[in-house]
Amino acid sequence: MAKKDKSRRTEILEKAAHLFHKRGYAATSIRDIAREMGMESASLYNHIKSKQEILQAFLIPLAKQYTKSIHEINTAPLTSIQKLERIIASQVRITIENTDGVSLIPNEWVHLDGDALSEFIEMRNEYEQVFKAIFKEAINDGFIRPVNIEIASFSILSTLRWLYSWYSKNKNINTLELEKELVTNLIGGLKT
Amino acid sequence: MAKKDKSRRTEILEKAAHLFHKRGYAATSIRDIAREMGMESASLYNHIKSKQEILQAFLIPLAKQYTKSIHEINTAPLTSIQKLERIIASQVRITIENTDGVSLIPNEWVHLDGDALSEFIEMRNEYEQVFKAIFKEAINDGFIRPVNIEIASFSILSTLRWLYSWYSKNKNINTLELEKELVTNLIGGLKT
DNA sequence: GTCTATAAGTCGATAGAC
DNA sequence: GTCTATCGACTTATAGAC
Repeated sequence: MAKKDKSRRTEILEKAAHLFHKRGYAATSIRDIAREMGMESASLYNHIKSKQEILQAFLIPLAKQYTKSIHEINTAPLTSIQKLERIIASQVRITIENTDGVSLIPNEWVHLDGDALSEFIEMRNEYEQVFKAIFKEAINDGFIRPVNIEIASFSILSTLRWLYSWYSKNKNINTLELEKELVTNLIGGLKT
Repeated sequence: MAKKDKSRRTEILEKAAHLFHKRGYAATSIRDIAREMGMESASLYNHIKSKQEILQAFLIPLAKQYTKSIHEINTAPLTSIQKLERIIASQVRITIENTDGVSLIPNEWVHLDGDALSEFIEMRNEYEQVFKAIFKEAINDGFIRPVNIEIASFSILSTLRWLYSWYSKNKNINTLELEKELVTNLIGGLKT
């Protein structure tokens, strides 16, 4: 019973994320999600609390996953340049595993309400701060040329942020090749 | 009279684009735009035809500007690598000149109606096609290493697509430095 | 757990007074 | 060119029958 409802809920969440991905959170109605499920909108509320809850169900766990991942990599016994490579690989994997969910990160977070909004922003800022710190370390260690840290970080994170969009249209690529190619393109050119 | 109305209309368009940038087209109401103008929503319709018209007033001219720019660069007497550098510089300039307008390109185009939607998609596809062709040329000419064209193009265009977001928070940067730094980061590492 | 019905509010856009 | 008033459609969410 609980098991069956859980998978039904998951089905709703997945269909909702897909619609949010295609048209955005604000332009997707509860009725749109219900139609996709083949039920009336009122029936959805037996599985979810609100439309807002769906958005939070994706963005908060994902933000935690990114934060946890970058901290694990940062505290591992790796060189700074190895850390950067691992971070890129990690982001590629999270994007491939949950493309629709990740698609909500760049823009739809603005529609989070209350505590979820501030929680998300805090985790996002922390992630970028750690990333930039590692990047700075890689410059100090002599792995990377002394480029503008703000611009270079933004540039790398932009590609990773947009990966969901590219991957949606190129799903048949080999994950390892994609990881390798991105590491080379994003970091290779910055090496000393 | 026509002159005064034109500047009033421009003011509305600019405020609308700014709101669309912050919250998205769907989540921004005509009443929100009116409030920003200090007038009632009904009064807006003396200056604009519809909410949709505002979106089109930004996206269609911008798409034309990008398309025109890449064609001018492509037909100029330049090497393929010089063309890529010029394209990056051109995108930086368009983004800085019209940050709110450019912010609508990555996601809000999905809310275009009818002919404007197909027009936009066609121009966008054309732009990417020309970009990739120049990129391929640069590989064939021996300027750039034989990387995966799809991934490398996507990576460069992602950074340029997200520039509006970064620039919104870092407006005090020197334009020329930004252009130079991005050319180095995005292309420097791909050179043979 | 799904349905019908509906509450209560917001949406884009128009009519018509001034 | 701005206002008040309003239309009709749509929004999220709930109540209660089955």
